Amino acid sequence: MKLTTKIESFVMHCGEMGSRWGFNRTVGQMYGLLIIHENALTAVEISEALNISRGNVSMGIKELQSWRLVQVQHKPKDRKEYYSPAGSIWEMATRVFEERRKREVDPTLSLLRDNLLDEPSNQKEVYAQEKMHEIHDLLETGTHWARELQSMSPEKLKTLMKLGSGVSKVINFTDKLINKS
Amino acid sequence: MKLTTKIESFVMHCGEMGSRWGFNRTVGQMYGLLIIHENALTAVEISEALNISRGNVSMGIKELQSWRLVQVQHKPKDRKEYYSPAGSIWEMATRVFEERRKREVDPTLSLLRDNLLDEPSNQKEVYAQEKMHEIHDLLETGTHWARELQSMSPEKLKTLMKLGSGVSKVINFTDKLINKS
DNA sequence: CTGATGTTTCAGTAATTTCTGAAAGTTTAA
DNA sequence: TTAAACTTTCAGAAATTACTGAAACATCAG
Repeated sequence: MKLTTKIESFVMHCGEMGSRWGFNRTVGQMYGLLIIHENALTAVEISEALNISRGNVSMGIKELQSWRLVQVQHKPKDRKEYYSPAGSIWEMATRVFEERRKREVDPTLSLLRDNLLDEPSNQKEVYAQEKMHEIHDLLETGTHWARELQSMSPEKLKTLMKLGSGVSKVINFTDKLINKS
Repeated sequence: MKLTTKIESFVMHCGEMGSRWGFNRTVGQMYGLLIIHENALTAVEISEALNISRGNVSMGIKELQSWRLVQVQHKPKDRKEYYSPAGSIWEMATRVFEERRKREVDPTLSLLRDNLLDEPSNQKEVYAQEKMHEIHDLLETGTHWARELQSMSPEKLKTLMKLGSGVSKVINFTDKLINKS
């Protein structure tokens, strides 16, 4: 499992970005490796390519599975597990997005909803609740939009973008049409 | 600087989510506190409210400033600095989004661009470059869209959402209109 | 200038997160 | 049922990240 310079630079970059993307360095590297490699890899191959322990690979795979980002395959006459990325690049992006929403936004929305149910008990809380309300609405709007965009195919998105008019123009236009009728 | 239960739960939640949102626990708490508090706060007030050292507040403020999320004010006859959130909730969300893009996406785009300039030197690299190309295009499309959405006011977004038709329907509709003409 | 009142920096420490490797667990073929 | 081939788990070690508090720095009023 010797990696060429270019491939290695990609894999290492995924590692460095890993923590920013929601997982840790090795998990990032593992994911990068699986994406960039045409064939599915065994745990041992991964551990050798990245110089990490076998146990760490196992934990990393578990983590990637919790993000629904890897698949396990089996080959006939072979008891080893072969790992490969789950779905197309687009699907992967969608999943990272969704999972991050679950981890980063949903808990906040739920806390805000709870807090907004109570009556404010003093002046400070009135202000606080106003702010919480604003944040709540913003997050709801955001997740709604995200879901809409994700439900579109990447081809459609690209086509639309290439039409030359920005999304906002498109929407302004439609807005006017709808309001007129 | 005694916090009511409800406000405290919000602030602590911001702390717990902090690391997921791109900063660390105390920075998250500090930001939550500034948002939820009507008046600007001094460094000492923050350190007392959150039970953290004065030095930590200073570093946290610096971090929040690097995200363009806090402002400093001065009051007449007072040499202390008063901190408050910069801009509306919408603007803050926009900034978090932008800054995260800078930290999470831009470096990757730049690496991919560099790698794509070179000719692949073997079969494996041909495959690797295909994948990198896909990722590159996806990220470009995504950032483009994000920018478009951010350029719209939240009121406009809300209005549109409440029209009842989903974004994708709106876009499909416009798409047809444009293609017809 | 000087001291009072503030802010920033940073070395050392504390807390947290990640990683290893050995032991335990699982599956399969014979 | 056994043993070979593989995976998972997890306690402790290593690495990383965050925090403190004291010293250095900055600004201003008198």
